Amino acid sequence: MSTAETPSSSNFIRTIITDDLESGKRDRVITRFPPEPNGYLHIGHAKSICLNFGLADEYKGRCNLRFDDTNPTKEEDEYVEAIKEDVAWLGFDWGEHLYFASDYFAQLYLWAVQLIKAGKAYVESQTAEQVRENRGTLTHPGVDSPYRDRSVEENLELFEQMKNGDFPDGTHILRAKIDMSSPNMNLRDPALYRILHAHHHRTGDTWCIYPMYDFAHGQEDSIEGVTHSICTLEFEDHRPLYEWFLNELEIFAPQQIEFARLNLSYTVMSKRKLLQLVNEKHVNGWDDPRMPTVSGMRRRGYPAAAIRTFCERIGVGRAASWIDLSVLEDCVREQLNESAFRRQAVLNPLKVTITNVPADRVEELVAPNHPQQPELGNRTLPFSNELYIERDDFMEDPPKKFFRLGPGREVRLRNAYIIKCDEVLKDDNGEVIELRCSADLDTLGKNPADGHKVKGIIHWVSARHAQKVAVRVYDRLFNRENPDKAENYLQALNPESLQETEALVEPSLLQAKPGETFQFERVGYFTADSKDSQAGKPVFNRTVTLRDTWAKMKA
RNA sequence: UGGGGCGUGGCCAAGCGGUAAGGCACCGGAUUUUGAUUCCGGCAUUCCCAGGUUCGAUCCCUGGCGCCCCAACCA
Repeated sequence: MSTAETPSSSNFIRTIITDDLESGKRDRVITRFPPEPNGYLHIGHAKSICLNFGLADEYKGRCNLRFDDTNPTKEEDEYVEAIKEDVAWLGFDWGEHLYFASDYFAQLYLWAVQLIKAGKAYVESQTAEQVRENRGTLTHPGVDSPYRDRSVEENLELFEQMKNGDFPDGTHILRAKIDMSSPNMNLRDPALYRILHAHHHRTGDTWCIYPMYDFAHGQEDSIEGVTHSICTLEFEDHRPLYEWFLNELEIFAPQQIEFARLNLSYTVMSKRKLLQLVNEKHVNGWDDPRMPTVSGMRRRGYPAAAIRTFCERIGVGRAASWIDLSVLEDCVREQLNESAFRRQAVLNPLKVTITNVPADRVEELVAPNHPQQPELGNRTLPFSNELYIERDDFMEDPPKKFFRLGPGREVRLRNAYIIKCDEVLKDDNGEVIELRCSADLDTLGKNPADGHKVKGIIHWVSARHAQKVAVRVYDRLFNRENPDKAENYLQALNPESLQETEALVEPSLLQAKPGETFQFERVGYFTADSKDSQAGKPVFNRTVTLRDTWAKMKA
């Protein structure tokens, strides 16, 4: 637990914890992040991770990483490894406190037996359908199972047989004996154990009965001495059950606290949907840079610190909230602006010939890696008579506020000279194919001698020296703010979320290392892809654009 | 006539009976060899609505309205 940012404001959870500490209800703070290893972590998990580890850090306590692996049919080792990597990458350290629900299976079994002996649990032998029918509905109470009054002895024997593998899947379950007419559906004799002849990623074939979430989670927390068990709002109705088990078992009672889960505009967050996007190849894997997964964002080039800032910035509450994607992007820019080296790259080239520079002359210009941080050094930028500039930086008939290049106009070449557009060359279709410009060679590092101002500054690369690299321009994965409001969320997919193109970049960029992020000046931040880049042949992912008030003015 | 939650500016969010923090967005203006960054300044007489209690209510009470969650042998 190392990198928690300073809290910007209070929230209800901090208030609860502070009160608990002051009143003496608790003498320390232990939290946990309890993912089920059935998929990759997404930005919603990041919120929970920052919260749990952040709180532990603030209160000098600790946060456990615990895998809630109680359903062997959905869980895999691949996922536990990916989750560990993601949590660590986010900047959090669970130290020795790595746990698995499956480590507690034996203890959980003993507790189930204890409940049976106390007459608080029984073996149900109806079918799943019958159980469902007898549970009643939201407005009508359920009815007691015909097996509800089996003797303790019979229950004990049956449960043991369940454990021994004497029954096929689905034939029996162990249920808590609570109240079939409770207005809280979770209390209508919830299932504690089901029979599953499935191979578990850690316990193998040792067990063929597995505990349900409700029977496992609170006890797991209790075993670990968790003081504050923080989860999302949909578990609110489970809290009475969570407490019921701890109370019946008479074991250490953590406090469950619920908060509102994160909703991000233009994205979906459910694991089921993310899995579908991956399986049906709408994206290229869990770590596709368009995915809201931690691994996707990492590959996209989002710094871990930006995600932490984001989680702190959005706050924690109990009101359902929708955060705009732009908030996340802004955190990314804030972080990258500080650290990313500046480079020049042209994505959509237009040729420019400097008529008053000899064709055989090459100048090695010096340009800073970061204009606000000279200590970060410089790189050299070759300049010659043939350049490429961005097509968008020229307009034949520009509006008044346009201060880039146009016929007869002047502009500053970033880190180089001021040039003037003398001539516009077109092809047979009337398409502009080249600009012929003259440079004021006395403007390197200074303004024109006559003192006149040149407002526009554009980036460029030397045609002869420019290197061609692959670039992936990413946009939001979905077109709709809330993809779930579409008839089918897949219909809200943005067909242009990925555009593969090429860029002409300054030579120094060929040395970019996988995962390294640069600001292509005036364009955006780009990160060398960690999978597809090769030595001397980087592939760049557009991480995020720069803020663009000109684009806004045009719109 | 099921239960549990939530409702503060465009988006988040503090506040917990004493007269609306902060961030993001937005709008001005300054600096700038990135229309970026940075920097200044502006931005809720009002807290879902209506009553009530109180000297005083976003905070307490009553009644509405709106939204979210719950009927897996998932977590």
